[in-house]
Amino acid sequence: MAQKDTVKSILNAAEELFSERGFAETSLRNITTRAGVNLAAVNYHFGSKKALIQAVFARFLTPFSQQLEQELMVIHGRLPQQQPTLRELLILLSQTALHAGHDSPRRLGIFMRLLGLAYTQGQGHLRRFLQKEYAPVFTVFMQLIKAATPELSDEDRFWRIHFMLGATVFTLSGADALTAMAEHDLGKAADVAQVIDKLIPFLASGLNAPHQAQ
Amino acid sequence: MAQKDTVKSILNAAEELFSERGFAETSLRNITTRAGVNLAAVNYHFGSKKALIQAVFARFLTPFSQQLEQELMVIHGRLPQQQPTLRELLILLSQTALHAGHDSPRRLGIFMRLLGLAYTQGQGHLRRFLQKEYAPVFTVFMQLIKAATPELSDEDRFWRIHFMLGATVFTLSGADALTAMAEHDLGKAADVAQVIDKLIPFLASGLNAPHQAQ
DNA sequence: GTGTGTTTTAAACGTATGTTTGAAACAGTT
DNA sequence: AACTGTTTCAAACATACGTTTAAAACACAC
Repeated sequence: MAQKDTVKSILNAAEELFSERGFAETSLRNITTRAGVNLAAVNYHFGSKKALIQAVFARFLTPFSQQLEQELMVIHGRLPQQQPTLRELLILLSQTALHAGHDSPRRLGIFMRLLGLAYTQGQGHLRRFLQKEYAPVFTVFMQLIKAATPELSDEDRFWRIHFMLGATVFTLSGADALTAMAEHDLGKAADVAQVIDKLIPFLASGLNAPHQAQ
Repeated sequence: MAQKDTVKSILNAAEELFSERGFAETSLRNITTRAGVNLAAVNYHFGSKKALIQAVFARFLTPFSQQLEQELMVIHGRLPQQQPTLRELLILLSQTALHAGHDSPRRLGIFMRLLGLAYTQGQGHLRRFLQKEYAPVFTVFMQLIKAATPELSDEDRFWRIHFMLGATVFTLSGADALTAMAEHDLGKAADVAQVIDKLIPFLASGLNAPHQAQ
């Protein structure tokens, strides 16, 4: 029960509780109780609740963005004829998100929920933190997307990328509830990986839609 | 400054503040201050903060769902050969949402933001309220969607409908921030109606995507 | 204008929150 | 064994919240 354990327990408890209830609705007392540590431990180890929120994001995003950056480097070195298709890019992104440094696939759902909260709930400090920390990798990925969809206008591409982002964040963040509904409505359950498999054709087809679609 | 004005001021202030900060982050003191009424007015007129949240949703959703129900009735009476296409259904839904009983198109963005919050933020009471109140119209609309996409498996349709919902809620709820980004990145602004015009081809194409997409 | 039901007001209540504190417990070094 | 820096702990602090209260202000009938 060294320092590491306390910090880790807090991060685990905070990640779960934030994703279940949101940031404001989760008190430090909730977190420290579930983590089995003293109330003061959060302020001692992280400084404040805001800093804890950022630490939860960093623990997931830093390994993810590092691995993604590495994979994008490889692609960047390829011949122009071997640049990835849109579909390959989406698969690369989702596979990295699914397997980057964290054990269970369920954590991707949890994290997507947090990402959705970061957008919707105020938390200006969080947006600023994410922007400063992870913008570069994001930019490189966007350039590859642009190269893979040369026939799209910048305007259409801009909007459709956000449509894709919305479908992804919304669906994966609600994955638990949605898979429960899916099981109830259709008698078929599905895990996060399978939802992603269903998502990619939808996204690819949407992004490449004709201007006046059928 | 009769009773009506107080109630209306509270609803207006609450709608704006909730959409800006979320439910938990907006205090009754924030709301009553912006509304220019006494703190106790919320509990007097609505009973509780939860009831106020539901009232904000009801003020938007009730006229919307009534008008949609009416339009769906007309369609239901048509000949089988004249049933609407997917694209027509999406346009019907968005036009109704844009023009049902409320003045400015900006309010649709605000309301979508609230809808996103209702999903992400806890607020179990809200989900129950929306379910009880507006499920019937929703079900009828879903049946028409099903009739318009007979080639889809129930499973694919289920998931893709939620992908569509995600893209829509996410994009329209962040419409303000996104149009600002669009203006900065591409030099082209866009209002909610134009975003919807861009959204519909994306959604229609995504929903009709082949199983193993291009 | 008196009386009655409704609405507004200022103040207080009880509770929960994030943070701080100072002492105690601990770990590692000499 | 004594010292030192780190971590834990129970308790308290100040603040903010949703809600309640009782009196005042108001509107409108008769």
